[in-house]
Amino acid sequence: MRATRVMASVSPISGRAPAFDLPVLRRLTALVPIDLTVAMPIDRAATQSKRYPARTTLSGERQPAQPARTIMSGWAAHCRLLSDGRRQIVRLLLPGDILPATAPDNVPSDETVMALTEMVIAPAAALLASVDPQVVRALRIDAAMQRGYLYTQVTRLGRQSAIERTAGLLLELYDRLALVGATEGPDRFVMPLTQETLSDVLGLTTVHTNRTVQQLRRERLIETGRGRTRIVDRAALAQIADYRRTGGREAYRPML
Amino acid sequence: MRATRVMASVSPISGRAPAFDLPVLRRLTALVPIDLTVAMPIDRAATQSKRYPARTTLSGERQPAQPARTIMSGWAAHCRLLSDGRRQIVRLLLPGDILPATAPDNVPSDETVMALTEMVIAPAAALLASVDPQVVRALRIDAAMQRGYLYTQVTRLGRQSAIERTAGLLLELYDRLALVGATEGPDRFVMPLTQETLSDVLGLTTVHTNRTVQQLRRERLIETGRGRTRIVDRAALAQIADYRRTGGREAYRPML
DNA sequence: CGCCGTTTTGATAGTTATCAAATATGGTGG
DNA sequence: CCACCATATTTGATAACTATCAAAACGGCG
Repeated sequence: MRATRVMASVSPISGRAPAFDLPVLRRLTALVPIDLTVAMPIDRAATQSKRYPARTTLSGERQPAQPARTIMSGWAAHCRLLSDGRRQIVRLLLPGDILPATAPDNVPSDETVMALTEMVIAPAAALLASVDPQVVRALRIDAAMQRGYLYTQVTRLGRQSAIERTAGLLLELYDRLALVGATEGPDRFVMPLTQETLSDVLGLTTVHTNRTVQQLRRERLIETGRGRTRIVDRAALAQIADYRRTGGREAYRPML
Repeated sequence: MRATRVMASVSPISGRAPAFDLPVLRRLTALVPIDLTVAMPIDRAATQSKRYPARTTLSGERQPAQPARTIMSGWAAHCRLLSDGRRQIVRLLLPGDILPATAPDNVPSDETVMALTEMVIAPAAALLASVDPQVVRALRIDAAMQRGYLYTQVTRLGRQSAIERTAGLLLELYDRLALVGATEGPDRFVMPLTQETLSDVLGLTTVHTNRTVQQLRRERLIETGRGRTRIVDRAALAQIADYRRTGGREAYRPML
């Protein structure tokens, strides 16, 4: 696993109030307002971020132990492998998400977290060690939301059709990115997943994923191209996917 | 939600070393040995257990806030509902499992935990408040295993066929029950799920679940009857389901 | 320009869902 | 002990959805 240091400041996000360098702070302050005096010291972790190329294994069987980290930029996938080669992406890890610390043998041999794109990752020790009540509360809410994403994933795979799954996932991705200010405008985001990777999230074959995405395009619900996805008709997508929660969008989103 | 007090001692389990009244202690000590002097005071929580009839909603939209509790006996289901009535059971809650505390509005409106059988539930405050390092460690491992069950559930639904899902779930259920000594002998356990409920776990229709179970019986891999399931050919089931982990059976199971 | 990974297409098989009804099963009251 | 009810399991026929296989178009890049 190769990693190179990277020079601090990564993404001076547009004109939103306190533009932290750490996406995780943008995410947490979106959940619970956090004092600047508390947040700024934590934000300095950004200066110690490292860069990893795409396809890097971030944690897995024979990886060294890792402290807790957070994603500055890039997407990763938490995968489970079946012994015949089938792969299921259990959850996607986006900017602002926390990669838990791993002990060397804590990780089942069939579980890996791999970088889907080039990534920049910062240590999360200062954040997780904070005893500030707002931070603690925000972390608790964040954990609850992450659990919610997982429950949603179970429900998607267990009870929804291909088009429902796809619509719902795209909405979730948009909303999760919006929480850290990593969208492009009110309805578009950088979507680095290949259809094959998308299939491993959705529990479908590549071919079927392709046809499903085409259907969504044909019905003018989304637009795709140049590595971007545009949510054209959010209402229709939300209806198709029976999309509401994602951990509590309505309740938790003070920005916008 | 009706609840009645119940007189202490619930299940003097067979002849295993420290036969705690709280299944959660049996589970935790199976993960990390815990001193009796530490465990016994916690075990007293068993005397404050309450009984709930089947179908009780244990937590959900308009339920009162609840402190953390653990299951003494009975099975519950954590469900997600789609607005058209489809239901997915995200995870099953078995004896020894912990029901997290809930704040009144912390629970999404489409999420409920409901008793599948009559249940006996004890408060978990003393357990969760413990600062004993062994207990803390055991709770951490337990949390990791529960996460593992959830990842397994995602993988089952996303990438496995009906027969694979069914085989894997039955093995998981056996192993989880074995951890708290709630099995009947080396290969049998009380299996209170109707095929309809089972379907909502497996993401299948009732009819298809029925045919799948029949196939497992026909091939002499399991036996069922009188609310029991018997794992007849564990090796074959494990092979079909690509079953290994479940959070680390091999690593964590000192009893037997 | 040509290579390689990704997306797209077509034809077909396989798995799972749907619908409707028959057959157990377990518990209850007479 | 038996008839009867409600619930659960089972069966059959058919439709719908998703997978599979193979190959053709794209698209970016050295």
